[in-house]
Amino acid sequence: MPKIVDEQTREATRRRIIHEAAREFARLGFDQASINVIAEQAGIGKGTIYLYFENKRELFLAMLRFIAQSQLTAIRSALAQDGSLDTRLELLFRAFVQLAEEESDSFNVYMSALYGVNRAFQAEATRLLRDYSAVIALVLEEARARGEITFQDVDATALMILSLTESFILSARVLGQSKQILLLQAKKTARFILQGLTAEQ
Amino acid sequence: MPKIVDEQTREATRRRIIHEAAREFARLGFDQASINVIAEQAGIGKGTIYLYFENKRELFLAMLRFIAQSQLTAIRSALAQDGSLDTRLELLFRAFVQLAEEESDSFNVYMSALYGVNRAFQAEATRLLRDYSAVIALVLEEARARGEITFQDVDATALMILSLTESFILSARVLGQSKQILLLQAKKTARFILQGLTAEQ
Amino acid sequence: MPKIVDEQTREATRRRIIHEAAREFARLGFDQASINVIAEQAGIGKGTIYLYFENKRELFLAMLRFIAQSQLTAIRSALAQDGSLDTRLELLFRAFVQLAEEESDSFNVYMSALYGVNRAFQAEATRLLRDYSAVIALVLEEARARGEITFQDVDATALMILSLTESFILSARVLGQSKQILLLQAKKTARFILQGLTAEQ
Amino acid sequence: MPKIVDEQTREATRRRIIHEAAREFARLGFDQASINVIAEQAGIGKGTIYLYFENKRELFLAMLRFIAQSQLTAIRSALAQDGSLDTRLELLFRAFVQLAEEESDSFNVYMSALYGVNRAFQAEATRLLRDYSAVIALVLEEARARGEITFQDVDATALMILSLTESFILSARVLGQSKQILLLQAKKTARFILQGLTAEQ
DNA sequence: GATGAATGAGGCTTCATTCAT
DNA sequence: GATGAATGAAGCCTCATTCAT
Repeated sequence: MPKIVDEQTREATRRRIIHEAAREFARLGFDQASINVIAEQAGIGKGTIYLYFENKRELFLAMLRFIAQSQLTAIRSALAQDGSLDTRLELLFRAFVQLAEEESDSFNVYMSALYGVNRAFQAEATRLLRDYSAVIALVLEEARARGEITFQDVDATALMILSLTESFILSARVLGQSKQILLLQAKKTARFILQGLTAEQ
Repeated sequence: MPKIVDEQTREATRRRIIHEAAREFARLGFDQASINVIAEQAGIGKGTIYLYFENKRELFLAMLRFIAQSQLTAIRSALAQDGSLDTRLELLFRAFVQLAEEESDSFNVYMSALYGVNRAFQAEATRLLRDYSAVIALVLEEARARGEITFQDVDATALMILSLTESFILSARVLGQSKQILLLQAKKTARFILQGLTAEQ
Repeated sequence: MPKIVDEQTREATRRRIIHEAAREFARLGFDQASINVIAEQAGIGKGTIYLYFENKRELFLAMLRFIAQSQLTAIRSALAQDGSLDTRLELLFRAFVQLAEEESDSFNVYMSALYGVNRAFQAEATRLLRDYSAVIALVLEEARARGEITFQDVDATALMILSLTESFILSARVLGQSKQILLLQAKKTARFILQGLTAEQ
Repeated sequence: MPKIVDEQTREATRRRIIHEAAREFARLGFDQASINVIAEQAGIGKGTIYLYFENKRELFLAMLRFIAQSQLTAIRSALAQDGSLDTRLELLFRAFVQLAEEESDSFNVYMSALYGVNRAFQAEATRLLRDYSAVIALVLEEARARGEITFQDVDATALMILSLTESFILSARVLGQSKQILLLQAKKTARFILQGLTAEQ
């Protein structure tokens, strides 16, 4: 029964492919990225990729989902501890800065799928975006329950916070700001958002 | 003066190519877009494009610059009239909503170049982003001169405002909100930003 | 208007491709034959073939139809002159021997499409087979009108004659008989068929 | 005697592979047929096939030989009993109709190898064809010994009879005739061939 | 200047075959 | 012996680019 041999090995290879795929897709985009190169980087044969993923598109989507899961986990754990909305928004911001820095490939490729023109992946990216948004919505609901804040549409507000947070980081990148500088702005940013939300009422 | 007539014809053809390129690139992205289709839509021969642009990449960049110029013009004219910073931020927001709606192809393709993964285009898009940012910086400087507001880094602040404005529109799209709904939020958004800025100090 | 330039050149190229395709398909069969090699043999670029034929399959079918037309023409002209059924069957046989010899690639590939297992082409080959059969049916009808022969189902009889004629030639090939020997058997074969038909009544 | 048991098991597996190979090759032809599918259908691992056959080509040839043996056996037993040449030709025809119906996979794949385009298999198929032919030659010799018929080249005549018989069946297939209809024509066909042979003298 | 037929590099994908377990 | 995961050669096809007309 050689099949059962390596459930772990299989999963490890899958991870390695996804990891290299993220690098390559982040570097070149979906179309320019080469399955061949991904295989080489992952240290496996060209054909082996097709034992793990149906085709290039499915590999990309699997990678996208993997990225989203891993980022979601990071975000959830950042928001796990209790605290005021202000504090938690700051933690959220820090978590994103961390992701953008440490998993910059993943961050890039995800942003690209979301804001890029390739409609094929926008649908999936949007679906994942809502997962992110849901985590923030939860935090908002708790803050509302505690009377910290009021708002009309929790989903819309959550999405806006997410969008703003990403927006901060993206523009910081354009400015060439380092992670350190960005982290220093965490508190200010949280307050910015909070103030903004209050102003909306 | 047949030279001028030819010059005009040439410029007209150039515009037509760029216009169709924007449509095609917005629809399919850089790689999936086809030179062939662009030529057909522009009503010219495939080879003719290469009399106007060195290659696909240069066509894309030329298109990007054209879009940026045209959007800049729209933004400048929106901010032309005097007024409080609050009012002008509202106008800025309205101008972007307008662009995103009426020139959605251009807006898409520009966002994609900016947040997309293709570094080659990111560099150029970033350069253009700074042009946008400069317009906003000017407005900010005027407001500071009038004592309406204070801030440390005018460029960073301008970039942030730009980034936030785009961010609002992008997230509205994800939510599927119409232009009408977005325009209704113009005033609130302006106040959001202004409050946020104040909080930052 | 460079498009109109060469309607003839285009047709010539098309012919050359089909000719080389027949050689290659006859040599290796549909799957083993390489578009690349066909292009090389035809002295054109790999991609050029796709300007003339949608894909490999369509090239094969076009070739099949071309072969059928050309063979049909040969057969029709062989049966053009009047004469007794006996004479005309002999002429038919000679025409097939000629085809099998001079256009052996075409003959091979057609037989292969007809009797091979590749269902994809059997349908088309069968359709063409009926065209052949129709020519023979015409000859039979004329013979019947002249009272030379009687039979029940003209189509079935025609098909049988065709099938037998091909069968003779195929088995002669297996025996390694030359064209000369085969031609010597023309008269005997015609009589064989005629006797056989009579026996059927 | 565990050796014999193993030998039997081995032979049984070999048979099963050949059987499924025939199904698959008959369905899709040599190139389109998949070793993978054959292994699955045979209920063994993909690699196991290579313990029984050197490669795909050898499997095909082995299958061809197996089919030929099994068809030869059927034909021999059909011609086993004494009788007039007329009767025996009828029996031969019936045997072939039976084979074409009951072992249509085998029949198809054999015809395809014989008339198909792949020279590699044609050589082997021709060799087998001569085995068939030899059985018929034996019948002819007996008939000649009894003074029923005369002919010059017994091998050529035998091959022709075989070829014609197959030809009848193949054209009946094209016409879409059922086995029943074909069997009804057995007597007529035998007479057709006999008459034809007589005419040849 | 304009054209589009021709080109061929490049890429995804398949699948017979190998070999470590 | 049996297995099937891994391999990589091979092939179809696309499409940006060239260039003769």
